Amino acid sequence: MATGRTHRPATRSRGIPEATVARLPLYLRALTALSERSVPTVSSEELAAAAGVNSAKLRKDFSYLGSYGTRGVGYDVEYLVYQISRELGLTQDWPVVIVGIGNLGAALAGYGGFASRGFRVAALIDADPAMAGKPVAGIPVQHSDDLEKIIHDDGVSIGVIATPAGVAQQVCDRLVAAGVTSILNFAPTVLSVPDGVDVRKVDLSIELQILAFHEQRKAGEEAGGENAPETGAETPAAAMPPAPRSTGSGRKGPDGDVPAVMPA
Amino acid sequence: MATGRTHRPATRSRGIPEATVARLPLYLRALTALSERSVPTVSSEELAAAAGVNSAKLRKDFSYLGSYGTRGVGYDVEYLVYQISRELGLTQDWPVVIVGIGNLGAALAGYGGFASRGFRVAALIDADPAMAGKPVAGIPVQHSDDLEKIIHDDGVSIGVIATPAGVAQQVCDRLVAAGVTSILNFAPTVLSVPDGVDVRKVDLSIELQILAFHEQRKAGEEAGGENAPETGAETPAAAMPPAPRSTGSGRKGPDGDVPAVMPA
DNA sequence: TCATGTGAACAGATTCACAGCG
DNA sequence: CGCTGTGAATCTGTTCACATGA
Repeated sequence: MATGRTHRPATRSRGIPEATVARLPLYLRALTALSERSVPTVSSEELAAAAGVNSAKLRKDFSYLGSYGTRGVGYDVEYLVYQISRELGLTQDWPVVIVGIGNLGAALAGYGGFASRGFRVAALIDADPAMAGKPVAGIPVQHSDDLEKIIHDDGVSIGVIATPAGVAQQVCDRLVAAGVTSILNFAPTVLSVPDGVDVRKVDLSIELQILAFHEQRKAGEEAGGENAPETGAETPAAAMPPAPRSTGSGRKGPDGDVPAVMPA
Repeated sequence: MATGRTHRPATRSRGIPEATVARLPLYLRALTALSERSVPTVSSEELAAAAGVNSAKLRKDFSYLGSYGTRGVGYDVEYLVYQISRELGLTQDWPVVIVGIGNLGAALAGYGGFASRGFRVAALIDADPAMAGKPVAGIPVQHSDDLEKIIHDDGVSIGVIATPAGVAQQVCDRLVAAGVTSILNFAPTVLSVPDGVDVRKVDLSIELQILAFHEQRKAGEEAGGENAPETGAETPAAAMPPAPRSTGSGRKGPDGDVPAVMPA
């Protein structure tokens, strides 16, 4: 944010909505599958089904890229694959470093989807000297002392952080200082970065908690018959902690079962 | 769906916006950290900074939960931790099964964030008989033949799919048939599920592609400013696919096999 | 006085529905 | 005619700014 984003209303301007960008990889995957089966064309309806979205949304998304379809027919699969790939910047090769080669880092290193489209694991980096030289997924791990040199030499602009949360910010700082401008963060921490650096995060724990929320709601609903329970049944839970009432003497602190704390 | 009401009328209904739900785990994490440091209260400003959002958004989010703050003071940390935990359903225990114990599945099994908050790995399941009985992260792997029994016996409602893409849909179908109603999918596939089942996906490849898009845009911007590729003919890189010409031989016939369209 | 809580303005994304073109 | 492409309507989410109440 806060970039010189004043006017950009031109014709086919570069202003593709973020939500659309996030779906392009989905379309690309579906198209690639069709391409492998030598399917020549698809309709928005078919492609949308394969990508798990509705067709109006898909057409709107494509309309931001340009008019790449043929009315009455559909989209040429190969052509669309190319256009989306180009739009996403996948016609070039992106060297990526993975920092933190624990269980997760190792799994990421071996992940097939990495190599598949334009991404190449340029280096695996870990702070543990004992790891240095050990090959993981066929790639030797390098010590983090060499992080800056590696990034510089290979022209790496995308970094993946798979370290413990406690060191993620400093790893991030070093990556950024060395020239990385896009970071994929697997550590359960909020990273702060300067303007111009993009961070995306992947957090298992957050995803599970979101699922739990909906799961809980389902459980609560099944008791009501069918109408939405509106203001109904609240605080079904057990040990109820005190409200922040300061009425009377100080501490309300009934610890009870405060959830476990987070890991490093 | 099925929620007929078009109007969300009165006071404080159970309708917490999805975007808010997705941020609650973030707040909870920040609050937990404060709690560990025995910080008694936080202002929306401070907490927002710790969670990486702006304070207006945070206050609005909290307002959907109720009025848990104290004007002129801020929020009681312990109290908020409890309220958010409860809202997310983390005051109860959620048994989770992980299906597909490859590199990724194993990494997930060992992930600390799992056990920390309300989630318990009830079982690790893999289709490979050679894996059966082998302990991973201290938990013995069970064969997928027993999937239904495990889910039923332990009352599992959340499943994690970490299998190859090719079998993800059938694993999903079995999970759902056995009673799972929330799925976290790490396989790079679109899963189709019946109504009432929630799916969230985590896809490394998609995240990287989104980063690549922005990365490319940065690169294009720093050179010459205006970069309008217009018609495809830009980077001569590699095979340039043909435009959707249907010249001669017309028939791209709608015959043959229908693409991967799956049934609703 | 101070920071929360919230109506109202704004911005962004999705859906509708149909014009337009092959 | 069928399907794309797109304005307009709608819905969802964010930001503003200030009344409210401890």
